[in-house]
Amino acid sequence: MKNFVGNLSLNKYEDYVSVFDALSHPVRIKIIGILAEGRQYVSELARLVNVSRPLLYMHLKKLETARLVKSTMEISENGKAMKFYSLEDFGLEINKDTLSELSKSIVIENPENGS
Amino acid sequence: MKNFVGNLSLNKYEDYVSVFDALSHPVRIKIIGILAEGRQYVSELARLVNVSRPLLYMHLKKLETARLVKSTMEISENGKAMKFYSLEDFGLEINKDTLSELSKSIVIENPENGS
DNA sequence: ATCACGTGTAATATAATTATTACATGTGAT
DNA sequence: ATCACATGTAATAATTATATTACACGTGAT
Repeated sequence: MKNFVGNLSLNKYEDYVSVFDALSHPVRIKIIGILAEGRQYVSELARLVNVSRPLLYMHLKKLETARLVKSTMEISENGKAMKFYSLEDFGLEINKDTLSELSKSIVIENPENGS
Repeated sequence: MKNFVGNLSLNKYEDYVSVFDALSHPVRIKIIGILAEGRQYVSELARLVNVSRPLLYMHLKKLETARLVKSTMEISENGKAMKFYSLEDFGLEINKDTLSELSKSIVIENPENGS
């Protein structure tokens, strides 16, 4: 298993696209960097990353879709609901060969194009 | 030199973001797959990928910005100007450590946020 | 001179992403 | 009951990305 994310090997090109998409924004890479030090709950993560919570949710959603992060809800000792995010394990090797292999399953549909 | 593209090692996070961005669309991965078999000129590439030429230019621009492809103009024997695109050499290893390292240089600016 | 086949790009439309604002709910402590 | 601090999300605005259409120009062959 060479390329994987969340203990699943990647095979469909859509999986790769969603990973690349997830990694294509500075805020999301920053989130990964912070979670690499350990899990965090949403409000604290928002402060660390320096974005609003609604915006953070949007970015987390993309990371979760790509399965680069996962979340769990917990109730702290003081009774507050807290949602923790943590990094999934992942490793990708990107080169001519891996992308070439991927592209074989891609078919671009009939755009009625000319020119 | 672990992560590189076009014989240059990647270091700024913006370089990575533009590579991820370039790889986040099926058409662009398809383009890479086709160029992996050998160079192609623009019009033929458009037919192979099955998109219009103006659209192809847009996608090629992103790939070129990320330095995953390069182009050269030539005059064919029959006198026609032809623009050839070919793949740059590149190899990236993406995991918790490489992204974590990257994220250190990312600072998210003052969004005046609350909540 | 018209056609087939290259080149390039400007203007526009459509769609998706990113960001903001304004809410609502619940708990424990003052 | 009000505050501080968690949760969540709907509605909107602003910005980018994607896609289309319509041009223009050049060469060689019919």
